[in-house]
Amino acid sequence: MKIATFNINGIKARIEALPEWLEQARPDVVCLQEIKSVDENFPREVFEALGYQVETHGQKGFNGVAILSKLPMTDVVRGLPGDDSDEQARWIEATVQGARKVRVCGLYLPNGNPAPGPKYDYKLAWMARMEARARTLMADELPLIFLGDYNVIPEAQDAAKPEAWTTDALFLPQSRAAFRRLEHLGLTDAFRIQHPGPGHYSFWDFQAGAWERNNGIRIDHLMCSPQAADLLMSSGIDKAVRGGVKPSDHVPVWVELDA
DNA sequence: ATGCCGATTAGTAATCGA
Repeated sequence: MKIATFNINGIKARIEALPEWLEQARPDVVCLQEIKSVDENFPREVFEALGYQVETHGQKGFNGVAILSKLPMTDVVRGLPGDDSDEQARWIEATVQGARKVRVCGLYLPNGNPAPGPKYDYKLAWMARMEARARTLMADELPLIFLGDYNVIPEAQDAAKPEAWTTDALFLPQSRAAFRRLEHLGLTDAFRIQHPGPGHYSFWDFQAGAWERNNGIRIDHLMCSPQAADLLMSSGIDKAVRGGVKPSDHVPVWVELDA
């Protein structure tokens, strides 16, 4: 089972690049972030024609997440539990049925800048809620994967220029500590465990020639529960997508599970 | 690198992202 995450930065803007990547990479399941669309306007027929079942959790203008699955997908939950007053569409989960069942949680973690401030408070509160949700789901001891745009640079080696991020919400100690708490629950950063060392990025800013200078950061992650990590076969970052026509500022990251 | 670019909504300027 090939499972991928891709922050597409607008479904309308990526309506050609996304199907092109899907046909080339052929993932079974894809979690999308920043669809920037309400559910009614998501072009689901484009992806149904490619064999995908489509579940969205959108909102007007920004944010918005979705899951595309070639495998049967059931038990969809929209919105991160734990705060009924949270209006932002940043979480969607579902169970997909391959050779084994896998619970897939697609997430778009808040950016949090500027820090300190209310946006950073929201980020940290959101991460605490996510940790609570992870505890709940992990109690079942089933294959479980939390994937998406975490907006967290876990370590200095995950940035080309870590010194430029020291006061940024993506790299502040509290953000990284919250990420580590997820790891301490027993979640494994699937890409990192298979690809040690610097130079692996999933985001390059549109500005200042970041792509041409390879000034990137690794902020899109797939975190596996112990039962999912036991099924981990391979993982990768589809870096070449960033050099394609009308690219997003993020690229797809994926794992293959023996499931 | 201080949103320098890019997407969206609203309607040519503002907001948001990382």
